[in-house]
Amino acid sequence: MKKGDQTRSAILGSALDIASRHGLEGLTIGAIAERLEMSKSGVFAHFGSREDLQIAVLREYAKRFVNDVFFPALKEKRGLPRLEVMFERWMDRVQRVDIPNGCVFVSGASEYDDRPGPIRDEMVAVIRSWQREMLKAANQAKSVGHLRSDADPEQLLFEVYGLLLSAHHDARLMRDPLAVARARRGFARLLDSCRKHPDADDSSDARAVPRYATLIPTNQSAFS
Amino acid sequence: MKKGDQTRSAILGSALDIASRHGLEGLTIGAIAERLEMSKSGVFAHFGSREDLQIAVLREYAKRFVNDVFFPALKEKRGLPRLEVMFERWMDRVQRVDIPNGCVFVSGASEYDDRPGPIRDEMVAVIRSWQREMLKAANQAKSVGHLRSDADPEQLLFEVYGLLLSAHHDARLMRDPLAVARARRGFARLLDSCRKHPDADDSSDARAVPRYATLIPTNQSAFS
DNA sequence: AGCGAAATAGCACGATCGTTCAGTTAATTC
DNA sequence: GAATTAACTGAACGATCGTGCTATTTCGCT
Repeated sequence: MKKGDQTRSAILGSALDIASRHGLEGLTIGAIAERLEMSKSGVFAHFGSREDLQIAVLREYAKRFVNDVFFPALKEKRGLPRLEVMFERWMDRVQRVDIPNGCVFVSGASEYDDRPGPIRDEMVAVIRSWQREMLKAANQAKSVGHLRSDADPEQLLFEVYGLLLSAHHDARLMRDPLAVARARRGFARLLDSCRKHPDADDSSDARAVPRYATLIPTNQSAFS
Repeated sequence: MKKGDQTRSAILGSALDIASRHGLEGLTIGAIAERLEMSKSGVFAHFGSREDLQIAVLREYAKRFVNDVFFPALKEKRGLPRLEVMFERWMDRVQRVDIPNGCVFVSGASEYDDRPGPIRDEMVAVIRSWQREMLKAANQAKSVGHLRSDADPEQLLFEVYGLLLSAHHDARLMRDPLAVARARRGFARLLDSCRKHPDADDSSDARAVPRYATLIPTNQSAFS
């Protein structure tokens, strides 16, 4: 590997760190230079502009996110197991509060929701991309027969993402140690509400009887 | 009202507008001055520092939030009706995408989750305050008999907040017009999952049969 | 080893930030 | 209406931002 490439990836590494703490908008060329003990212009030269740097960081973050959350889930068999692993890997990232790294997707959502431009476009595209991935998994769970035929995968993902966001909020801002457990509980309840049970006839009675994880007194994680 | 007081509230008004668009951290004294056509130092003089201004803005935002979301709900009778109105008033705020005003609590959550200091403390305190208010409403819904005796109000609020965050995300960043409808659907399903039904015996069978809003093919709001 | 290219440093620029302070205008009080 | 106080202006400061330009160092290849 050429020298330029390895400093470039070192820059990306530091930039990812900073962006996780202060958001993409809080990412600064000077801060990267200081951390890497090199000049601002030295850092700058590797990307044509700050915006290009931010987009590169966003892409790199997305790449690692997919590698970390989605790829491992592909080893699981199609359907609910895969979906559950995805969620669980995701929660693992939220749980690491000690090393303060907020999710770039979460901070970026409020940084760019009113700020049009290339970064916002890239952010939307990147989020869409792994949302499609999750949607595919949810649809598989349906076609494989793990979920009822009348389940709505998009609605499911909407609510799952809500659990993630709420956990992120409570764990990181409110420092609530129960946040992750609550998200897991909600996830379990959510799945149960659209799971097809072997003893229930799916087609004849759409209002069959599932079990509520909410009602099971859990003081422990659903995936302990 | 003295002259100073009315410019002060004019400053707060502009500041609220800006903070809604660019977050509390994106709030700038120069921007306020420009919008009000007065000098930076003139704006500055009304608050001892930028930080004090930010805190004042946060308090004012919280005040309006409570007036807008919680106070009207107190006219409803205790229990689920009150909780439902709270949620509905809240969703109304999310829905107004045309005038770009993101929620300060949402943007602030990722701005300050890794940034200790007075603003973060105030933000946590303010959020705690209306969370307590909602928790009270949920507890009333339980004691009044609208919710099952084994329902977990804190878990309920955690998931409701998730729906709000997800709606905020999808409506504002992703520009998904279905976002609010999805949140309403999730809310209805959530309530149904812990609602006490008149025909079901609450104590004898914790796994009684509720109805799932998820399964009702809604192309319309649950509170149309 | 030496040469060309790539990588990095150093410096300066205009802008904008929060903040200070002396001076001026405006509002309030008597 | 004059005196007093409150409100506001304007200029300046030091910091930091992204960026452009020109040296200088370092790498990679023959």
